[in-house]
Amino acid sequence: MPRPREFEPDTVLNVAMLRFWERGYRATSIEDLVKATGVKPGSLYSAFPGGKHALFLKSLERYSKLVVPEKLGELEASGASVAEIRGYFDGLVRDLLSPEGRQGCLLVNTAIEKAAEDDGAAAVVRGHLARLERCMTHALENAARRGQVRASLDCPGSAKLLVATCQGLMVVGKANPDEALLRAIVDNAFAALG
Amino acid sequence: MPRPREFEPDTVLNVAMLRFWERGYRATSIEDLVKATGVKPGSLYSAFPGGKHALFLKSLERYSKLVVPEKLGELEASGASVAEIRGYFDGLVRDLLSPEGRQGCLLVNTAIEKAAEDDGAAAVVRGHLARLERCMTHALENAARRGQVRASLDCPGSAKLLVATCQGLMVVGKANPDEALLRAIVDNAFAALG
DNA sequence: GTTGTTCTTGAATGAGCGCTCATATATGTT
DNA sequence: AACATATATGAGCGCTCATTCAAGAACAAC
Repeated sequence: MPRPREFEPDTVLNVAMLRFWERGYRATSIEDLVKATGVKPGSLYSAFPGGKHALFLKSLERYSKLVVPEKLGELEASGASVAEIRGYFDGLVRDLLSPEGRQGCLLVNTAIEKAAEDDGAAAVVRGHLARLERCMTHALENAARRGQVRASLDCPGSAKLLVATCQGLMVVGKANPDEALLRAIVDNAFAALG
Repeated sequence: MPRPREFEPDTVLNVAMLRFWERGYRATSIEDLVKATGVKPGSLYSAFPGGKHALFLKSLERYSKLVVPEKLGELEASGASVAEIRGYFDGLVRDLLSPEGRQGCLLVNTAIEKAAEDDGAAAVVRGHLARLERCMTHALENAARRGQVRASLDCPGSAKLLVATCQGLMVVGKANPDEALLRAIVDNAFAALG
């Protein structure tokens, strides 16, 4: 009996995610989303109770579920090893050097912009970092078993370092998207495993 | 003959720097600075032509000149070696774990918040990263000469990696200020030099 | 066709934003 | 005292922000 909804909430959420990703939380206004989607403020607020902040948290979760797996690729597979870690880093570098990828990672940006003042956002970021660390640890353990890394390597510790390295890669890449610099960082990170 | 100025511009600049550091560019309003300093908008704008953005750039430069040298400490000395790099990293970890230091580094925060849209700010950030890289390279070369690192170490490349690592440390520390985690990152970064 | 329910609309709200300007004020010189 | 000059003041500019709400509109059930 009710009037049917004329827009797809997921479409709005997708636009919101992209805007938050590109410009950050504070720099993205509801007006932006209204213009980009054609959905008027009233409809937007009734579809997303909690307003802008709720929309932001949902965007973070959507990013985790849709974008992150795409970036991780085979690194999340159970057989992943050094090659898959390398593939992930190479993907990061490629993204940072491309015009569309300069925005970096929504979750890293959020860690800097909002983690200190927004526990909900910080929790999503921590979940992401933990997930990354899990992949890296698993891949390093596989590598150790196959003799692809030095025997003395502390796999869980090195995984934590690799996670930090890729966050750092994104900070450096954002200020200075220089291919030689980014490749040197990645190469030396891998040299340290051998 | 003119009426003398009743406030010290450097005091205002210092407050601005602290606010931008703690809360970021967008989240800091002129009204904030007016309240914090007692200096009224008109006086503020006449003392800092260019408004909020000029005040921000001046804050970045002030940070580079006053705060950064304090954090770098002996790492900028010509005799610096592995111990000084270690000292710098330990200082970062200490800061990230303390209530006052959770804001991280103004220049890293700026890299994420504004580098993509603000060339002036990005240039200051790049200058900072270059300075860090220079220190690290120099310290690693000293270390190599003293046999404190493995002979095969690529000093300039490892310096780039160390710079990225400390940026990553700050991202991780902001989302998850966990001592064991941060120490593990630092320990493994140094293990890789050995 | 009437009713009930949900959705859409877009003007309106009040607060806050960065910034300006006419006016008042404090000085050294004459 | 009167003046010239640089500063201080703070109300107020036009705008944007996130958010709300009363009114109209589209459907299914009856």
